[in-house]
Amino acid sequence: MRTAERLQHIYDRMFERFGPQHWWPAETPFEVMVGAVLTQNTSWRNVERAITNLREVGLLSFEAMAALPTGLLAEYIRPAGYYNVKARRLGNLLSSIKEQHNGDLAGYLGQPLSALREQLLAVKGIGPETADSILLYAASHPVFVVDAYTHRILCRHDLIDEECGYHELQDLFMDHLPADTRLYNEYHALLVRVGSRFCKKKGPDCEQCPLQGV
DNA sequence: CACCAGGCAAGTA
DNA sequence: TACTTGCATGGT
Repeated sequence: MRTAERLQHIYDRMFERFGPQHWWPAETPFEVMVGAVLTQNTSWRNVERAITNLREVGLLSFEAMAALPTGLLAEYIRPAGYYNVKARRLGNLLSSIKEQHNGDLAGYLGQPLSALREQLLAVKGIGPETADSILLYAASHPVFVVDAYTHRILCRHDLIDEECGYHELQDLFMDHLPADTRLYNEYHALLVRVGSRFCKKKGPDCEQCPLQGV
């Protein structure tokens, strides 16, 4: 079967089983950006605790968070793990928005895709997945987000090999699927849902995985 | 107890 | 350039 058909088939099987995932789980684009940094190598459950802390003290806005010392921010996001690193990374992102667009978040996110991606990747602490998550889920650009589950699932179904890099894997999707923000949104969310349940590092319990035999 | 989670940058040779 | 290590909480 051709690659395009297989990728579409995988999507269909996941969607039949689980339906729309309603990603990104956030109220505002700013909250998406914060969550994207906090969830780096971290379970979403722990990120939720950190987000809740921030919401309770009214820090889920660019202006409020930008006015906060890094050390104090670190305390609020503690449950998300790597809290010192992540507080610095969030600070770097906020600084970039200040410098590039004078604190105009809508203007920052409203840039053309390539310019925004370049600026995000220039921030220390924002790599390809975090940048693409923000591009897709905060700025609604048709960019496919690749993560560890994407890599693992496609490996186990022999669509790629182990040493396949981020962009190579991203291009596999983007070269064979229409450039559709809604599709990419749902596809990535479903891969995370299925991966976290049926494609873990160790005990792959492929028994009830919707991708049996794709 | 060991292992994992919606990564990334810095250090080492 | 190609590997390795640090970062850290909370669930299974």
